[in-house]
Amino acid sequence: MDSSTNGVKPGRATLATIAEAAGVSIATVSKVVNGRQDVSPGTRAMVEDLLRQHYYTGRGGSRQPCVEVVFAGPLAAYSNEVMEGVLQAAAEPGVAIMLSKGRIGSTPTAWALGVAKAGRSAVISVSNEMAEEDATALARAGVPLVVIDPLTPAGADVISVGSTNYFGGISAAEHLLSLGHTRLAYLGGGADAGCNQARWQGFRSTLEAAGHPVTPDRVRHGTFRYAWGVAGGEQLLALESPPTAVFAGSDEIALGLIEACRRRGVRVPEDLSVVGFDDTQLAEICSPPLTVVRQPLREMGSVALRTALRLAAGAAVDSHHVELATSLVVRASSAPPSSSARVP
Amino acid sequence: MDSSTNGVKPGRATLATIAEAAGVSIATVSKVVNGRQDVSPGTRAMVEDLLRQHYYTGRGGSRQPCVEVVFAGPLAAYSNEVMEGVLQAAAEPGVAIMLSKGRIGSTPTAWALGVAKAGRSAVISVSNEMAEEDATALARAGVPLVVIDPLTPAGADVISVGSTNYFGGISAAEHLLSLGHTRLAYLGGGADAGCNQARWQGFRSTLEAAGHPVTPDRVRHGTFRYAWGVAGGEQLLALESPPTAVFAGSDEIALGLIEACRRRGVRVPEDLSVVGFDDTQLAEICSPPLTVVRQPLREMGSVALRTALRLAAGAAVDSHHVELATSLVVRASSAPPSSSARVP
DNA sequence: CTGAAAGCGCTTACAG
DNA sequence: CTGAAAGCGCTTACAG
Repeated sequence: MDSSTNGVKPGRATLATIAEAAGVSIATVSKVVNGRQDVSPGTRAMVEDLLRQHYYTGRGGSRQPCVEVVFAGPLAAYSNEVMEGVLQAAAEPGVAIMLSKGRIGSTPTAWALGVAKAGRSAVISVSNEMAEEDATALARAGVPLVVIDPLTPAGADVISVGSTNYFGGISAAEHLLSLGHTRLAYLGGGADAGCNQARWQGFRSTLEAAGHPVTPDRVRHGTFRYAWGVAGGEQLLALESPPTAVFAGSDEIALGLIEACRRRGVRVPEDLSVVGFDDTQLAEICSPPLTVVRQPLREMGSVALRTALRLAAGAAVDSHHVELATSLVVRASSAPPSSSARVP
Repeated sequence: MDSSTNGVKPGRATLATIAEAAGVSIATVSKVVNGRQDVSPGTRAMVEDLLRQHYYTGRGGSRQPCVEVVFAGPLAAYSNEVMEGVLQAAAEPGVAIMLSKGRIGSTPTAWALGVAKAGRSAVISVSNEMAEEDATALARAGVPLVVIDPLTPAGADVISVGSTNYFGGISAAEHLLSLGHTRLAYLGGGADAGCNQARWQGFRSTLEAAGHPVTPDRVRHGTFRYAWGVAGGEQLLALESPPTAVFAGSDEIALGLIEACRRRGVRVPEDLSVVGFDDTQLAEICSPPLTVVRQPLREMGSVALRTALRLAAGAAVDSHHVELATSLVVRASSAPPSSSARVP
């Protein structure tokens, strides 16, 4: 059954179209559209369904389509990469991109209805803790949602775009092993974040298989931010037997770790190798430039936008979770362990 | 004469309102609104004027107000600070923020008319080379424009927001002089950029007055980007008598310079002090953290948004160029010159 | 809770 | 190039 063409007539739907399909008067449909109270719940639900099925847009017809991109946290190097991808994919079809910080101080339902009323074709939520209720409210308001790099493993009915985090962890481990490191550590992001867990498990399993397991004191989870990189980095460097190489859960964490090293006089990469994750602008710009597991953030943004537009057009989506490939980018922050470290 | 209330009736203007004021039929006004060709140029001009004076918005009335923020270049740490300020100021009045890369591949007029037709209340252009024609086209389309950190000195009829660049240059010079440096250099951004010139002149004049003028070989202008920081930095470090301290025209340039130092084994701040300009996230996050002249980018974004909304509401603006204060933030990239450098 | 009917804002084919 | 007139999509006060 193809629900996308299920009894929908060609041409823009008007109130009359919906009224006929619903077997009610135009006046009643108008009331539903305007959220008036004097409509029975049953009638309202049926009419709302039909409005959606017929892509009812109101007199204005379709204004310029607009997709809202929601960043819950502060804008950072990470968000820039994603936005560049989104903007690039939006340019050709002429879609407007709205930036927001998401629902703040209103109920999920009110927010979602506002988004729908403002005419957003879809919402892209980036790497944040969009609550279950918000996603549900959007769905009820008929606004498609695509999540980039979801913190929680993709729920059954949430469309998401991510990258091969587990494989990324493996490639970080293989790189550091190949340089000759045996005392390795993981300085991770949010303990609950699905992507963080995947990175860690990939890293861990590879090192275990190689006979150099990560000891419990050399694993720390915190947040994906710089401040945690400094704090967690200091903890790792203060260990009795500190690591000779650290895999960080994000570029920001890696930079914090490098700052912790500077404060202690630990040289990167001579005394400590550091591998980051993301490959944002930070990785190229910092000193030394960061060896990283690259996540194709721009492409993820582009894919998210194209997926959002397909959903907005009522098309079915093949896959509920698209996963793009990570790759290792070797720069100057990783090197073989110094001889003193290699020969304990 | 108060043109903002000049004969404008209260309540939303309709085609009938305009038709009456213009002394033409409703049909003619409708044609003008829809850009039809069968209207004489004189009638069209008069009706367009009246539409603007009456804030004609069409049936939909005023949708959610939306301001378009244009970044011509790549999104970077700089743009994030500005955007945070814009978003913050937009949250309370409930204004939507659209992000774009500006006019690409269309004529200024077509672009400006598209912006107007899409219902943008105003445009904020950030630190880019928005051509004279684009600004003029926007004005003709009746869309207010605010420029942040304009590259060219504020034109008579462009509203802009900036910071005290000249004073920033002075404070960088004073800071480095007070540390005991006498061999100083300027690694600047775009030679033509007004803000770059102001930074340089403030720096230069202070050093001249102190009896430690910047020699011509220690002044380089390029771009505001990282890549130039590396290239220009290498030129400065290769001088026969290299500087002991460098004032960089942006944070990105400063980071490039630090990378150039790393490649040559020059230590920051032991062998070379570096002062950046902007105080983006990069300055806090890099290693060593950057001493910078802080530009209040968030506040500049907020001020730009509020100004844009005032213009969109038809209010007059007190000042055509608002200038916010810079301040020195001392971190770890500046220190007294090493003894070998101090005693030549 | 529903809809017939009046009426608003707008568009457009067509006569002049 | 202009406008009278027909008509569309929508809303709403009101009768049932």
